[in-house]
Amino acid sequence: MPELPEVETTRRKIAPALVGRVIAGVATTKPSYFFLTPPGELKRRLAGRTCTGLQRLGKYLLATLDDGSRLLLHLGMTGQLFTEGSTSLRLLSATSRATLRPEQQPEFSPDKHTHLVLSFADNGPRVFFRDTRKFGKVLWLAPGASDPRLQKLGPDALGATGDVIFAASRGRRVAIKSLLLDQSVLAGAGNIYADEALFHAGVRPKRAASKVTRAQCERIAAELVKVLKRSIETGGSSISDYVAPDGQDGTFQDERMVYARAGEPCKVCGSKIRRAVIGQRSTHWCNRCQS
DNA sequence: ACCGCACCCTGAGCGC
DNA sequence: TGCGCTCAGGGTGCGG
Repeated sequence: MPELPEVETTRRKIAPALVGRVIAGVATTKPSYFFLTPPGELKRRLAGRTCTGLQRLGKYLLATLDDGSRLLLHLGMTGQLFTEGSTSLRLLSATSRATLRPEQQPEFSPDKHTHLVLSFADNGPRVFFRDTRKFGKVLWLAPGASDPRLQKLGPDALGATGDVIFAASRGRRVAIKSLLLDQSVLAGAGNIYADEALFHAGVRPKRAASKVTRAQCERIAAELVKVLKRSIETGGSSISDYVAPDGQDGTFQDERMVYARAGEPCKVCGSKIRRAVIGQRSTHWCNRCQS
């Protein structure tokens, strides 16, 4: 599931295929929840434009266009943004995979889950935005326009500090885990990295935010930054659907200490990793290493 | 202001 | 070519 490291990896790898190229054609699936800007309007707005830059804001990608407008993208849970020519089994359904021989790596062609296809005036590789569950988002912003989604984002999680977490957690009864998922507190952390950061900081995810000490807030911030940076170095986590724009898998999933390891031994102390639902999110921790 | 929860969506996995 | 159920979760919105 794309969180900050996966979105940042996507940004770095897709930027060369986007920035400086003239958009010639825009193909979409039918109108849906996915398109905050209706497909018809999106096509009119994007045709003929040149992308001049691509930045990341929390888990959002924001493309700037040559007329001053901007295109906001969110990968949701299963979003995949990639270039034509990439091959990855993650781009295929399990049933398609099952019919393949191990050595086969068929080139991707747009399917029913490919909601946005950008083609370019140079006739080079197209850019695809695929999203099975359609929790992703596409929104066109007029020049000078912003959006509440962006305005309420807190500071980027890569710059997390103990001060920010401490200040936000005072008087809050919610679990510290839930606070870390709140994008208005810190933008970019999601379920995997919240669990991992809390493990490294030695703080149980269920602990009420208001009861987390300043020293613990400092540790959580430091560990969150560390784990996010390390994940970016490894190309992010490819646990279910995530794949980089060039078809490569990230490898951070191999370095997970707790996430999706319920019942397995803690890599530090050997006791069983616990699992519980907190704030409607699956949460993982070690009872001995975290208190 | 805060908090818990339903909902958006689809495919995988599982029990029977 | 089985069917029905549960789960995965980022973000939004609503009721208490």
